[in-house]
Amino acid sequence: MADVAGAAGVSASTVSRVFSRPEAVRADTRARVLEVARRLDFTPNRAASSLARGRTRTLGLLVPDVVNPYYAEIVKSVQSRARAKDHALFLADTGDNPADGFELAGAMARQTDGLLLAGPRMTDDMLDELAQAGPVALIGARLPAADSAYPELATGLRQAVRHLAALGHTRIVHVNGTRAARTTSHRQPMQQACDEHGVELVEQLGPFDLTFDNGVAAADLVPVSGATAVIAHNELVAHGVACGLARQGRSVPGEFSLVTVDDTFMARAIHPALTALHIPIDVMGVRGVDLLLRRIADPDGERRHVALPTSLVVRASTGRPGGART
Amino acid sequence: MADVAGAAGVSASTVSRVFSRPEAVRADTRARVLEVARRLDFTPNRAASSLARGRTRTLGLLVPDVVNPYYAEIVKSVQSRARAKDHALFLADTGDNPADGFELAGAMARQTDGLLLAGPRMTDDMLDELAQAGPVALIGARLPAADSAYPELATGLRQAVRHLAALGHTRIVHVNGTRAARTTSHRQPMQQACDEHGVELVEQLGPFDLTFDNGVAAADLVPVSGATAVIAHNELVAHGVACGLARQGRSVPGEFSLVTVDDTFMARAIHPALTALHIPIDVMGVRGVDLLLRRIADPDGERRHVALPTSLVVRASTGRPGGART
DNA sequence: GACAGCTCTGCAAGCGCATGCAAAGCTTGC
DNA sequence: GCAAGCTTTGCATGCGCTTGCAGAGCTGTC
Repeated sequence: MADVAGAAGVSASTVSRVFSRPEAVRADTRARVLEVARRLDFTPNRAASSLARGRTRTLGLLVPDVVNPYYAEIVKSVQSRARAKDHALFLADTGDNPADGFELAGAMARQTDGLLLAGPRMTDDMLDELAQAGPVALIGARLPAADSAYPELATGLRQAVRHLAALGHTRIVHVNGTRAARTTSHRQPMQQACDEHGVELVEQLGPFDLTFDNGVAAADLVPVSGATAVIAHNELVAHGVACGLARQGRSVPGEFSLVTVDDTFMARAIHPALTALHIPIDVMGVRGVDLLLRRIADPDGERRHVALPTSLVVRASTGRPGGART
Repeated sequence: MADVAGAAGVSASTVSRVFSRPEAVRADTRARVLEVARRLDFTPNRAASSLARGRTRTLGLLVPDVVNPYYAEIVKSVQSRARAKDHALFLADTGDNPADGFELAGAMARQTDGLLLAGPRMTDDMLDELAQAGPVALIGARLPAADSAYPELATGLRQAVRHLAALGHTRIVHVNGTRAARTTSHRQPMQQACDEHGVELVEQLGPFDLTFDNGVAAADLVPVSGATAVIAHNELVAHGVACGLARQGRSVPGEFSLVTVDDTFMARAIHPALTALHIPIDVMGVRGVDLLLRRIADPDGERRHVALPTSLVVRASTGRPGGART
C-alpha cells in the first residue's frame, strides 16, 4: 500500500480510503490512485482489513448434505447472492449429526460475520445459543430463534391435494419423515385439505429420514395401503418411491400418481417427470443472505420471517387413478 | 488474549504459542493456559493470525456448477478433507464462462492459501497465469500447468467397450462434448478398444456441452445411428439420453444399452439403474486437497499428477442387443 | 560446584489496513 | 475581501496475533 501511495503521490490513508470508502476521496485523486494500483497490481489484503475493521466480509453456510440437489441449489443461490453483495462464502457440510453441526457452526461463527443454516439439524437449544452468539439466519425452516426464509408449504400442499382429488383419487399416502416438528408440522393442512375434498389420508411416517433408500422401502408399502396417489415430503424420498415402484413393475402415473415436495432439476431428469410442489429455492437463498446481512448491520433489529410461496407444477407423474383416460 | 495471559499468570506470547506451536510450551503451563482459555471462552482471532503469519488456513474451491452431482460430490469430499486438515473452505460457483471463472479465481486467490479447480472452464493461458500467481491444484483434469488428481478413463472406457462387445453389441454411439481436448481426448482409447473387439464406433460430438438437455436431444439421434448401445461421456448427458429414450418409448436395456461415465448417486436413483464407469470422486477430492497443501508447503516442489483408477460397475441399463435373453 | 547446553518464557517489533482527529484547501454569502 | 462552513488529505495509533532474540531456569557432566 505504501508503494502505491508513494507512486501516486498521496498518503497511505488516502489509498486505504480509495478502497474502503471511495466516496470520501476526490474523484481525480481516486482515479489516479486506482490507476497506479492497477499498474502495480495492488489489492488490499483481506486479512489486514478484517483485523482493522472487525469485519471479515465472509458468510458461512452450513448444509446437511451438499449432494442433495435441494441443498446444492441453495448453495448455488446463496453463493451467488453473497458474491453479489461482495461477501465470500465459507461452506461446511455438517451431515445429519446435530452435535457435529453445532460444533462446526461454532467454529465457523468465529471466522465469519454471520451464519446461514440450511435445514438445520440441531436442537432448538443449540440454535438459540448460536443465535445468541452472533448473527444467524435460517433457510428453509422457520424457527423463532433467528431470522428465516422458508417455504409456505400449506397452500401448496392444499393445491396438490386438490389436484389429485380432481383427477379422481380418493385415498392418498403422505410419505413423511420423523424429524421433529420441522417436517411433520404439515400434517394439519394436509388433513384439512383432504377432509375438504373427501379424500382419505394415510400418513406414512415410517421410522426414517427422508432419504432415497427409505423412499424405495416406502414404495413397497404403497400398493398395500389401498391408495392410488403418493405425496412424498421431499424429492429424495420421491425418487426412491418412483424407483421402488418401477422395480415392482408398477406404472406411474398409470397405477399410482406421485407428487413430490421440492422441485430440483432431478424432478425433470427422470421419466415420467415428476409433478412437484415447487419451492423457490433461489429466492429463498437470496432472501436468506439479505436477512443475514441486515442482521449483521443491525444486530438488535426486529426478527424477520419471510414466507415464500409454493405452487404445484403439474408434470407427467400424476394422472387419473387406474390409468383411465380423461 | 491479554486477559487469558493475565488470568493464567503468563505472558501473551505464551498464550499465543499454546495455540500456534503447542509443543514449544511446557505441558503443565499449556494445560493451565488451555483451562483458562476454556473458562474465558477464548479463541484466537483468525484474521489477526492470518495477518501475522501471512497464512489464512483457508482453501478456495471453484466448480462450474454445484448442482451437478458430480461436482457436488467433489465439494463434499474436498470440504471434508480440508476440514480434517484444519482448513476452512471458500466455495465459488463459476458457471461455464471462462472469463468469469478466471476473474473469480483471481479474487479468491488473494484471500486463500491456495486454489482447487474442479473441471476448470478456462483457457490454458489463464490456468498458467493462476498457477504462476499462487498454489493451484486441479481436480478431475490433467494439465501440465498445475498439480492434478484426475481419473484414468482410458482403461475404464476399454472395460466398458469390452462389456458391451461381450453382450453382443457391434455398433456403439459415444456421446461426447466438444469442450476442447479435456473431454475429447478419449476418442483414441475408445477407438482402439472398439477395433480390438470388432465393434463399430460412432462418435457423436454434437455442437454441445454435456448437459441433460443435450442428452435428450442426442437420444433422438441414437435410433437412427444404427447403434444398439450408447456410452455417454458424463452422467448428466446420460440421464438426458435415458430420459429421451424413455419419452420415445424405447426400452433400456431392451432396445438400447446405456453406459455412463461418472457414477454419482443419481445413477442408482433411476430405473433402470445405470451401468457406470465409476470414478472415485471422494478419493480425487482428498488427493486434490493433499496435493494443494503440499504445494503450499513447498511452492517449488516437483509437479505431481495423480491418476485415479476407474472401473465399470454393471447395473441394469446394459443387456444383450434386441433384448435377447442371455 | 561450575559450566555447557537445553528448554521454556517474556519482550518488543511488526503484519497491512482503518479511522479519529486536526490541518489544509476550497466554496459560499454578504 | 473575509469569515464561516464544508470537503479533502495526512498523521498517528491500534486491530490481535506471531516470532526472533535474549534472558532465566534446569539438567547433567567432569
